[in-house]
Amino acid sequence: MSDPLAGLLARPVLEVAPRLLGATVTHDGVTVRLTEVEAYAGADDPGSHAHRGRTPRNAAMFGPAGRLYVYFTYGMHFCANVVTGAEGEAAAVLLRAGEVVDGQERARRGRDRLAARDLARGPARLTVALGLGRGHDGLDLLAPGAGVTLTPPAVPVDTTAVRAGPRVGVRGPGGDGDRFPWRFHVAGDATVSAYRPAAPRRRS
DNA sequence: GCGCGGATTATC
DNA sequence: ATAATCCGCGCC
Repeated sequence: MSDPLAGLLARPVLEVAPRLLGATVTHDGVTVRLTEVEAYAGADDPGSHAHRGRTPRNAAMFGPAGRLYVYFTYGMHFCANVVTGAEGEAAAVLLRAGEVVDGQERARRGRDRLAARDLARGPARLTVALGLGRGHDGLDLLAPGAGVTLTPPAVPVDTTAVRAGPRVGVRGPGGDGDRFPWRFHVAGDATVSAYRPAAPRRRS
């Protein structure tokens, strides 16, 4: 693999995720610099969509590194991941937040009430800002002309500025930050999403 | 088929 | 704190 991006994405997800901080993603005239990501491993990770095996929805996770896994949730939101590791492993990095560094007008997409720093602050907002959706699920980022470009940082984010903690919105054991401190973000960056612990299930 | 609940967000 | 709003997936 002469492609350095392919080489990076083929590494274990816990190595790839923090190294995507500071990377840029470009699509549809918008560029976002990633400030927050989460690692999801395969079948052994109780917080992962792949935990219960392959289904039509999560099929992209089981593909080779460099594919996009875009899923629909809560009846109204899309979130985007980059698949990592070996084919069949089903590991991926959720793109949770970033700073819009180019195409800010475009990234707004009619969301008049959002501050500029909030346009890609949160996984569903980030996906909207970039103009990604259902049709991008399974897209191969490594293919020429993919239309979505992922560029690792020229200079990695200083390791002393990287924070790790529990994954947001994950219930049950997968949300245990002691076992799975797999959310990575750039300390002090205003575009990192507000941390919200997974809400306890409402009783009826 | 039925029913649950979700890797979220905007708003009360 | 909670509604919004589809639909995937497990189970009958």
